[in-house]
Amino acid sequence: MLRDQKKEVQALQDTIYVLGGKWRLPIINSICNGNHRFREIERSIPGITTRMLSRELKLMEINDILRRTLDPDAPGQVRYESTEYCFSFGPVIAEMIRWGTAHRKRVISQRKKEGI
Amino acid sequence: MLRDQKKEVQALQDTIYVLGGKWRLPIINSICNGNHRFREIERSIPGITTRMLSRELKLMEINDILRRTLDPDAPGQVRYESTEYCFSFGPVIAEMIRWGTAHRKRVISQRKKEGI
DNA sequence: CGGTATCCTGCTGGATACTG
DNA sequence: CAGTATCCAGCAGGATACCG
Repeated sequence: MLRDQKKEVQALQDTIYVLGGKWRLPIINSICNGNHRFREIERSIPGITTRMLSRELKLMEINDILRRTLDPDAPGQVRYESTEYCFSFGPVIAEMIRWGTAHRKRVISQRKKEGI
Repeated sequence: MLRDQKKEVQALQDTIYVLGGKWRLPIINSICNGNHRFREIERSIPGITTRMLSRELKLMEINDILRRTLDPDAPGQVRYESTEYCFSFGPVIAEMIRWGTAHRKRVISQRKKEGI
């Protein structure tokens, strides 16, 4: 029993480590939602800078979470694509979106109660 | 469609914000797993310091994620308990544990392939 | 379009010691 | 047991400018 708990904590920490930071998950989500060009991804994520996007994309490419290719149809154009591995985050992301959505509703209705 | 995407990104970022940092999720997980005393929680999370635990507990209490009470059965003893709200993280945590576990297996089997 | 290069700030979190 | 207090480093991440 205690063994399992330690493993759970470690698994959690592993996930936090890999998905760590403000931008990783939003980037994955953006690409999985059909954004493939650099500027396109950038525009889809409010607040991100080119610097952070560039950096994170590079790291995630190294970690086999996504793939950078040159678009054969458009000369000199770059495409970012999710790998199969990337899709394994699907359920995690889905649950986080669900939670965030519910949370926002809760906060808003709380403000109403307090008359703000 | 594009509207939904923005909302998704925002929901994701909200969740990341609330669960942010290295320790929040492991702490929630620990308490939900039956640890209620300060030292108990501390021991269950490898690497955490008293300082970080203390700080995070305080913040999470403010945010209604957990509750601090004095144990009526044991004088001067403190109990940390999860609130109902805290349980809403359940699915998120479960998915993250699942992912982390699978990831670790993957990394290990990859190392074997590479003969490391 | 698809990025780099610099420069800089602040916060996260580690180490350690101490308290009632 | 249940924390506080201090001090400090590193790096995540912001702002801005520039490049082929």
